[in-house]
Amino acid sequence: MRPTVYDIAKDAGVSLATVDRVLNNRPGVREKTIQQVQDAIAKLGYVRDVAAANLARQRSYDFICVLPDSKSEFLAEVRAAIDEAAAGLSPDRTSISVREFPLDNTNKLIELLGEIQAEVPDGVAIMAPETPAVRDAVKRIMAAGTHVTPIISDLPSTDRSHFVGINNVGAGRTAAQLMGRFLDSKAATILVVAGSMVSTDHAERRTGFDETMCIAFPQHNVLPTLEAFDKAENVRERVGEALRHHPDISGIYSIGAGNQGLVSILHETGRAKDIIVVAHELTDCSRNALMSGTFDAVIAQNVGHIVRSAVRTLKAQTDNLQTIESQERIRTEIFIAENLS
Amino acid sequence: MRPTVYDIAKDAGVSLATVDRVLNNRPGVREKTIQQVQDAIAKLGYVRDVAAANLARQRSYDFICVLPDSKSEFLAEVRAAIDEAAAGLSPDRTSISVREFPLDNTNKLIELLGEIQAEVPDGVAIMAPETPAVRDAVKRIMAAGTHVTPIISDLPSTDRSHFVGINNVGAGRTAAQLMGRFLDSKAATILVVAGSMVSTDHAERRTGFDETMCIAFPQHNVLPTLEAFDKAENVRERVGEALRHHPDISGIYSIGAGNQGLVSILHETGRAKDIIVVAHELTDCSRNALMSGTFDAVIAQNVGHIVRSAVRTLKAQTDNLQTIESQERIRTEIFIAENLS
DNA sequence: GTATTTTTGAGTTACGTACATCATATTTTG
DNA sequence: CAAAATATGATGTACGTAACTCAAAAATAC
Repeated sequence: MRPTVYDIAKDAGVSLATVDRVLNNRPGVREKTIQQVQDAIAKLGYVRDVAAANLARQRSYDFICVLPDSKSEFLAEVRAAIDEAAAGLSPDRTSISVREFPLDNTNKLIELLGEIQAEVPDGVAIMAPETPAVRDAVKRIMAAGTHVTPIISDLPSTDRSHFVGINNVGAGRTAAQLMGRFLDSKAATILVVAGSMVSTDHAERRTGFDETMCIAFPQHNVLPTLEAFDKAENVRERVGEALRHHPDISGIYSIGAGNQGLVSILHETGRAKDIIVVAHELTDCSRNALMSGTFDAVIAQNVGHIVRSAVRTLKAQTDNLQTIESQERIRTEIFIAENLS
Repeated sequence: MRPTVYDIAKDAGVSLATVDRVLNNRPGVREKTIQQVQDAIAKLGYVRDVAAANLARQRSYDFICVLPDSKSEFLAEVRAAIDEAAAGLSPDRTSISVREFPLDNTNKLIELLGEIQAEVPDGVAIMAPETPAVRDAVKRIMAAGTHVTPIISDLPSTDRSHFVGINNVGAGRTAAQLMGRFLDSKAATILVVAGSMVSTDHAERRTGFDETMCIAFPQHNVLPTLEAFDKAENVRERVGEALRHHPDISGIYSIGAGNQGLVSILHETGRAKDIIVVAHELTDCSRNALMSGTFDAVIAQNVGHIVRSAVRTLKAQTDNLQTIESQERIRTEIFIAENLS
């Protein structure tokens, strides 16, 4: 039988009220008495029954998730993961509301962050580009007493205590290693398409990719990054153009979204099978492309895991608790046709 | 504000006692009244507060996990994952106790399963070879009212409602695809080392491996499976012997445990770098081997995820609830040096 | 040594649900 | 239509904790 507050009180030789004061950091207890109580807690191995506690204090967690309003498949997956997590979390008195901002209008984002700051929610999970204005707005939210954790794309300059997402430099290295191994060993030309180099995640991936390419496969020629702003139509056009200019391209690394455009241009030009393609994020499009052999590998992060991890992390922060470290590490996943779930 | 039983009572025009009778399937309520209550539940979107309910009914979950007593690194990881999960679960009134059986003595396992049957725990997670005697013992446990879910290695013949683990045929296919792509395209000889073909998981992996090898890389020569019973020393000896007999081996697929033996024989024979090795499970050994370039890819399953999923599944079964489908799907993970956490 | 402040004790109510008892209302049976 | 059976209501206690009040005790100040 797990010990309760009554057992602690008895063991420490104090009243229930005192135990309560100690447990909840209420004032008016002598240092000596606090120690007695804490000794008893340690001795009996007491752990607070969080469910009962939350029931009693009518605690509810309200979290806000800030996302770009992009209509990409990946962000749809992120939203779906949030909805799913929210559904499963309602019995735990936890609500997550999603707020979106237009990617092309930083002012709107700052405005939104100002509103959130005023609401003082328990926690905020945010996926946004890292600009000085964003950094300051996030810092203000934190100063107002709200815990903030960046997700997917990091905001290191905000001094966040946690980041929930993958190591994107490592992801780029992984892409390069697979690309290099899947290509013939003779010199090849490789095209890199990204969304925007202003996004921390995309920039980091490119860094990692170049790093490993340089060291492990120096014979290849990696072209400068095409920026396509995560839009399929842009990807289509710009890749089409690149293929015309460089008929010798035999590898494509797609860092961002808009993979539908990549798939269609590859099919149109009849290069779907012979060009090695490594892309990011598991979506319907990339999944199909893997199965049909158009894509050769996909580097992914489990968005469901990311969302749940963000919730756990924020909850732990608000309750001032520890999290299971290993459970919160987001792995960089590799998919090929054969291991699609 | 979430509706409570009081709201249901008011809306349905019945007393609290009646709502309680309906909610907990107690007898003495007319069909018509039951319907009224259920309509109110549906209308208000009532969901039972599981935490409060468990608190009130003093519910605790006691689960048993049955594992082989093997001292392999992988099983150590499994045990560690269970300990970690158990620690995090104690506030949820959930206990997991581990029972081990000697892999070489099926009678002991049957005996153990008999004991477990008599204890009637809430749920059992089991990793064991599938023999007729095991199947029957498991069926008896289930008949006694305990929910059973096989983990890691499936027991399809027990008619279990869930299996928590990866698709091992798919894992074998994944291994073959990576092996094929990492090898030169010219004909190669490939060695396959497994624990024992009696284990469902190992047998399935070999099946998947052969399948993809045959279809995608028919030029290669895949040798018959070496059985090494998951012991490093056996692996070492048998692989050493195989390397002497077949100096042309340029790929090794390690299906089971005992990778330390594989690593040492490869180093001793100076073949660590030139032979392509695909192995299973992420352990200290395989992680180091990846980083040093001795192993080229590792196929893994997240044991922490498996354990937590098994607990959620068993809990949902005992409470007669649904689980989040996507959260319970265990992915077949691929690791190379670059995406090691 | 008295007045004041600080610390502690004892007790109550609440959270949402489970479960039990006993009384009363409604329906069914003969 | 009365008796028996069944259905429902009213009420209380419990679970483990939080949060509050008020009184009493202990420590400190003057």
